[in-house]
Amino acid sequence: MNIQNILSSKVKEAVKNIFEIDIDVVEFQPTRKDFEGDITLVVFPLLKHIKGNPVQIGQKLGAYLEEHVSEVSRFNVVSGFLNLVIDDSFYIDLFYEINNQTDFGYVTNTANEAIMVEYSSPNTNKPLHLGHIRNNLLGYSVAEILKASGKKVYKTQIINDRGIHICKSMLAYLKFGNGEVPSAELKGDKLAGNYYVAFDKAYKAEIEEMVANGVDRKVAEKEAPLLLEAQEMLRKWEAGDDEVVALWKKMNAWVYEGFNETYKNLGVDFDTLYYESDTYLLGKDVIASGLEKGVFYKKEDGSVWCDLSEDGLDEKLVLRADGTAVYMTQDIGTAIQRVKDYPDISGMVYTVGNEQDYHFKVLFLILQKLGYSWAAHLYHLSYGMVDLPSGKMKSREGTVVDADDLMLEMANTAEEISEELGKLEGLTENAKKELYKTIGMGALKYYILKVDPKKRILFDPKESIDFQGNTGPFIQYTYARIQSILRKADFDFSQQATVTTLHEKEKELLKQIQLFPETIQNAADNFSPAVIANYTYDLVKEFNSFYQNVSILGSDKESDKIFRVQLSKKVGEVIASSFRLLGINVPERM
RNA sequence: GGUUGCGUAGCUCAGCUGGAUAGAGCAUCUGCCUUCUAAGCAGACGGUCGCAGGUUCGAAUCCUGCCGCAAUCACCA
Repeated sequence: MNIQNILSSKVKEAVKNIFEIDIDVVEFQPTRKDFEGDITLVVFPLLKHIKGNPVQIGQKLGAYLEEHVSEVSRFNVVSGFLNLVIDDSFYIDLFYEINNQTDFGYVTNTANEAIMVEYSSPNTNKPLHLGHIRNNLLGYSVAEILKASGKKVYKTQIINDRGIHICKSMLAYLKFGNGEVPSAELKGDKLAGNYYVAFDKAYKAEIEEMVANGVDRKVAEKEAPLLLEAQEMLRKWEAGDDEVVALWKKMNAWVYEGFNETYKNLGVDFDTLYYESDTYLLGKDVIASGLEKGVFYKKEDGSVWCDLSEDGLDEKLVLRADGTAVYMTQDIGTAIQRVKDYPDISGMVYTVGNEQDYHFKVLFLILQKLGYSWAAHLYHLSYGMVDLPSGKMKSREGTVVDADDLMLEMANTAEEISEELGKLEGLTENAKKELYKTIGMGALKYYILKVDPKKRILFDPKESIDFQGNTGPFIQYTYARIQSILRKADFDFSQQATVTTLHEKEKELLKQIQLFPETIQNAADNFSPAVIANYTYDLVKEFNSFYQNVSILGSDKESDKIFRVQLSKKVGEVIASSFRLLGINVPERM
């Protein structure tokens, strides 16, 4: 039982008994550290209903609560704040209430409704980079958080496996590839990416040559032979040309193999996949029915538009005059297709960078206008770009932080630090390697996820990601310390301990643990892993303070010893639970 | 130019559904390993919460205007 709920009804009762007034909301906040108390009633809002001095009102309410609520042991009033001291026994009872819950804080799925979470959705012409890492970590984590909040979740991605950019890689491979195949040194996605860069280089050279020969630059950019050839290749692909399709299949297969390795190392997964080559023609039939409903209108040239000016936006093209689809058409069709495929979908989350804010605003509006019930529950999980000190990452120009490289570097840094500290005696080489990955990925993932998604991240490769302070490894370290205590606790601590009073640090820890369930809901409501990350950091800081200031295994009293081990174990479980929501593993030692 | 987002300590970030003297980490400086893992703990230093108005008992938080940064405003994806 939440202390706030108990107090809330008691305060209402007090106000009714003392002042003969009914109030419906009572405002609480945690008591600031500088004052004595655990929870604070803010008196000011009551002044609207009760006339008088806030201090006197606080005194009266405090006295009433002290007398009538067993959990309240003392109180004090500072200006308009009524600070209540909650009895230790409440927190002890609370602890034993949750101590045996296995997934404390998680809500088991009961609803029939599901949410589809889309993330990653890469192009297949280049490898994944740091920007994709942010996308993947966010999408995966939000999916896990939604699950823990009681939702059924489908994780998906739409793989952008067709289009002019793919043809550019293919064409460059045909021209310069000499039959190269992926190898242990060169993953398939890297191979494809190299030819994408090669295309761009050759294409630019052609432009320069044309310009040197007197061709206007704009014209040259549109008419360079390589570009025309790539466009021709795209036409052939759409016509189903055997050779082009065969090459396309071969190269994409290489890329998928490379992606899968990256995903595996990142620790993300998907329940279902969509391919743009299957969906790029979807949506046209919906345009027709939208025309009938009057959601869309046709211009003289035959193009179809949606007028969103009443919603503060512009007119948006949804079908070209020649009847071909645009990006928006596809996205409308794909959304509808997904609900056909998974009829229990009641909402969707799109993890896509903030450069597409406008696109999704329009997409969601159009789907609503088309009258789909699930359209009211669409969310664009928009996140800020990851920029380098030198500016934007550009695949074509090779100024990217490669995902595989970065993950490797993180593990290497973890190894260096670990060896310097030298605490890993007795571990096998394999176990050590696993551990370095766990720590390195913990640092990387936490570094990215602790930041509010909508803020842009400036990543400086020269300033390596921290392993101290508010970081993943700090939290992992605390978990490892707890496990060490549990290994050393060679006595039976399975039974309830007979403690009646708490150390101040124990009480603070219990207050923080109590917040976990509502933190998960909060994170789910806001689609924000950062909420989980910050909660976990607060919990861990509190635990370390406890650990350093209170003896656990060396407690004088047996009951204290048992309770403290149990409490430590529970903190470890909550750390593991919340890190699971962030997709971060926790080590037994480090 | 229109729209949207961001602007908090030297740096990286919390706090933003209005509440007490604005919190952490990094960096700098002091202490603490014969005691459960010092990737830690305890403390010091550091802020006109971009600027100016407004709303109210109370504003970093809400509203308006301005400044700065970013994205977007394609019959590209």
